[in-house]
Amino acid sequence: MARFTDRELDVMAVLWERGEATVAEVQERLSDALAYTTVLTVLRTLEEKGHVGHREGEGRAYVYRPLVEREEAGSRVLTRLLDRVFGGSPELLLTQLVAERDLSDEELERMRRLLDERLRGGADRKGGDR
Amino acid sequence: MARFTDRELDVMAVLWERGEATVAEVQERLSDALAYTTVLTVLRTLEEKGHVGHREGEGRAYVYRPLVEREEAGSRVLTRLLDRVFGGSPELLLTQLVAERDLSDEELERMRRLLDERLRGGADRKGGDR
DNA sequence: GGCGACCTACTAAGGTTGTAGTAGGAACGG
DNA sequence: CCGTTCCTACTACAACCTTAGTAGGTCGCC
Repeated sequence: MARFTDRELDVMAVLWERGEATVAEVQERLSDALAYTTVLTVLRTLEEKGHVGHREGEGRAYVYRPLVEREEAGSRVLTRLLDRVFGGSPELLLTQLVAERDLSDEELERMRRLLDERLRGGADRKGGDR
Repeated sequence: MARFTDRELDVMAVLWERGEATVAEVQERLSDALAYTTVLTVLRTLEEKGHVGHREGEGRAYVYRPLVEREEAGSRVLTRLLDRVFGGSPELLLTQLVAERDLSDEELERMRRLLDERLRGGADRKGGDR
């Protein structure tokens, strides 16, 4: 469920970013120059797999939108990555995430705060945790 | 450079975990039951791509070892994931990482400490980094 | 010294991915 | 209307992935 190939992810990224888009819009925003029909093919594949849907747009082109949340897809891929590459250690993953990437202090602080909240409250976490 | 297919990642995971291993050892540790020759094929592909190397072992079997660091591979995949799925926001990624995953308080604290260090030490970076 | 076990090299075939062309319909423009 | 343009549906196909079989070497053992 909800596995994406590389190219599919590129396309999904555009849809997640913009909410919805026509073939031409997706094509325009992709970093690689692909043929119009290629983009269409990818979208159709995604649709077939149930990851995106489309509606008739204002003009004659269909407007596509994601049916899978970015969060859900992300979580899945992240889990995979965590298990295989980082041997299940979130700490190791985080290390890589902050290493060799110039994160601003603000960014780092927001991240730390995030962990704080998680630690302190589990706050609105389903109640029983701890 | 250093891109891996799914199956290749499975195999690399074993090598990263153990340091080095024979075909039989890898096969044994994979979660899916694959034929001996299948595992060999994957290893040979990886070798051809330059991701693993082998030496003659004590017995008659080759001993394979990774030529690519887990960190390097991880960093690459992570960057990709960050860009495409999380729109370049490490914070969002971290949110997903800690959400719906039952991390122990210890784990969370270690992670927070990690960010602390990064925040505090921004200064002595790359000079003192171990 | 021949048999079996174990191992690597080579070969193969089905499935998926990635890219794109062609056909044909609808609409727009004059 | 009638050609040009824009768009979707269908088709194609090469590359790559995944899985595994077969052939042939070597080593140990009876």
